[in-house]
Amino acid sequence: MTITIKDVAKLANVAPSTVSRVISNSPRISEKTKRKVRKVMDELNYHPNLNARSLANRSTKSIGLVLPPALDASFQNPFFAEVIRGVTAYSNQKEYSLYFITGKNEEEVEQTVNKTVRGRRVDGIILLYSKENDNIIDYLSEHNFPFVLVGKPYHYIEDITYVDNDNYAAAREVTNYLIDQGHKRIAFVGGESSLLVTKNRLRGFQDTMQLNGLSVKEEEIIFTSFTRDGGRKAVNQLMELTELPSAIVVTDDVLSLGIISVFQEHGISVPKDISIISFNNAILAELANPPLTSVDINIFQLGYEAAKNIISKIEEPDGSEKSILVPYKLIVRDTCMKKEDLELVKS
Amino acid sequence: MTITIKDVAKLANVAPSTVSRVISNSPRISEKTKRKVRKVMDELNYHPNLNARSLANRSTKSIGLVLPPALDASFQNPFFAEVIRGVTAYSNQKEYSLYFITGKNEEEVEQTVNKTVRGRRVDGIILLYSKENDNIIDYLSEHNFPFVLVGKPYHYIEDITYVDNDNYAAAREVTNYLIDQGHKRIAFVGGESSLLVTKNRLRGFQDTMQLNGLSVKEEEIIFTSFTRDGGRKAVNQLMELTELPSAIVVTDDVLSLGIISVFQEHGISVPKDISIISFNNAILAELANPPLTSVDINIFQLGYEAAKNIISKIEEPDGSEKSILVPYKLIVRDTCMKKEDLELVKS
DNA sequence: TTGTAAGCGTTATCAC
DNA sequence: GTGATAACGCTTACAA
Repeated sequence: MTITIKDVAKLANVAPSTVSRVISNSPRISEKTKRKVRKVMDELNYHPNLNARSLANRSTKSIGLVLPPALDASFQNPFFAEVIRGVTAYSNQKEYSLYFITGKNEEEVEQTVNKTVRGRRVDGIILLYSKENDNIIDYLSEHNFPFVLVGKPYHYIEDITYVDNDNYAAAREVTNYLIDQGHKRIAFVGGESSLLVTKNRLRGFQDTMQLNGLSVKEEEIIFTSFTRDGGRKAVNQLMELTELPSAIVVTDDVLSLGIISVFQEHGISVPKDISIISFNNAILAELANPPLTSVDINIFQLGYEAAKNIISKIEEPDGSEKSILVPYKLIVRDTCMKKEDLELVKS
Repeated sequence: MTITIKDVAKLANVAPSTVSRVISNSPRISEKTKRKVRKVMDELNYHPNLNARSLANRSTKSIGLVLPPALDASFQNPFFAEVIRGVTAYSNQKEYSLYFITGKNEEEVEQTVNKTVRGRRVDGIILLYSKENDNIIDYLSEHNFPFVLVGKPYHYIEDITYVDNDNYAAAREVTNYLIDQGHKRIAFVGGESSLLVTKNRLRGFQDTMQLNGLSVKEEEIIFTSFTRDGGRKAVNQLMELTELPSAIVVTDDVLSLGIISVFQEHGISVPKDISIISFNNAILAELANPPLTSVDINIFQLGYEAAKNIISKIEEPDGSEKSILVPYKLIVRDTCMKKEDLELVKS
């Protein structure tokens, strides 16, 4: 009993094709018939069947959002909620829908991408994370399927459109900031080492330390997961050092939360005993105790630009879209102290 | 140059309909031809067009996930990531895809739901939040479109399938716990008062207080938002009281984070100066400083059951699905103290 | 400016 | 068991 374009056509005394043209607001239809047809559409409470449309059209007006495997702790990172906010802001405006693609592990994510792409459920894909040797990227590239990456690509950086921050520069800035505050022994804690963000921020950190003649021991660089256990692992490793560093660069707010909490458990307080500088400035950063000094990477804009990019890629397949670097900004809150003040408190 | 069922049919020397039957693994096809056809499908690297399928089939094998308006601070609540994990766990297994439905404000969400439902993009809907006077619920009910609600419905509780915790009981348990610890002046901080969770947990709190002959002033019941400003508003209101309560029931971990952090800003420390008992036990609870005593409401299972429910509703429209209450459990961590110990610390 | 008719890639119905 | 063939609901040449 679904009402179709034919019903509308009949009642409006026009051909189905005319109705179709009214739907897509074709300029070749007179205002008069447009009005007439629209009136009937309203009367009949007609709404186009999007599947039929997609089939005839070869366009779905939807885009696939690929998230990390749901079993990863990172899945719950508020980062994703915020990128998605950015994506929807633009895609809703452009009347694109979003398909949610994930799986419990990497393999399942790959399969779901595969099914979605080959089933022609979406016109393009936004990859919400970037890691090394990602089969999905290879797959999409090979099939020449439009996609954009949030984060920097591992390979083929010239051929892949991405939206990212200049994480290398951000890490340099942050490290310099700590050095300016008098810190000399600085540790680094990042998420999985296969993630491109981790890699890039680490490089920025290392280079800056070296440029300033400061050494970093291997044990002072730690990769861990976004859980309390992850925080504990990092803290334990740091406490095994003969002396605690005076500051840490942490690549993610969630990680920072865990570290601060576990430190507290050991009676080590941030920033009195050790300073932390964090990244992302997700909503957590300002809710934390103490509030985090963190690099605001404009997560929302990252998502917004990604959507913009993929949609224009879809709509003008030839207009070569270029990658985008979204600006960042250090937000100083309460987790960093000058080295000298830090000493004072202790004595 | 897409390869279709016809190409497969030709190469396998069978009719298109046979190929179709092989795809859906019809028992009426002999194993022999199945093998033959499958081999050709592999050779040609064939994959069915899901839109065509949906059209012919009148079934999309996808379900819509309705999130709160993206402009709400609640959008970033890790609660949603975790429910979604639960939903995908089941839906992937059943080979259902997920459509992501939201908008910047309520109106846009409604429109998006409308478009998705009438466009037949999904077979059913999961509403991820429950608030009073929700137009979406009315819309879906009127159109007899399959949906399930995560949370308790405001109206028509008999007619709507929902998946929820017994929030009333949980709030009672939690309040009793505080009373057992010797607390007499207990405040309540919740999210928006239009949310059903807030309402139910508040009732449990109030009833328990009353049953124990404890009074609650109007100013000790606060509704606020999931931001630092929200936390600040709550803390300010509490600090205006002639005396600070000795404990607070807070309906959400994110809210608790903010409150603890703002308290700290005023030199008031949790749990030394005031106890907090929280809800949801999202990943944040264990990462917080200090880690939150919180009611684990099994968010994952909430999502899993919702998916199970909607899918069986879709597949057997007559088998009346019943609502489900997911168990909860108080997880004691570090934000609560006995009233007497609390006094000791102070003196 | 509008109508006719042939797709879009499947599935479903009815034969055999 | 398998094959023709008509839907499914829309778009788009091509005609008029």
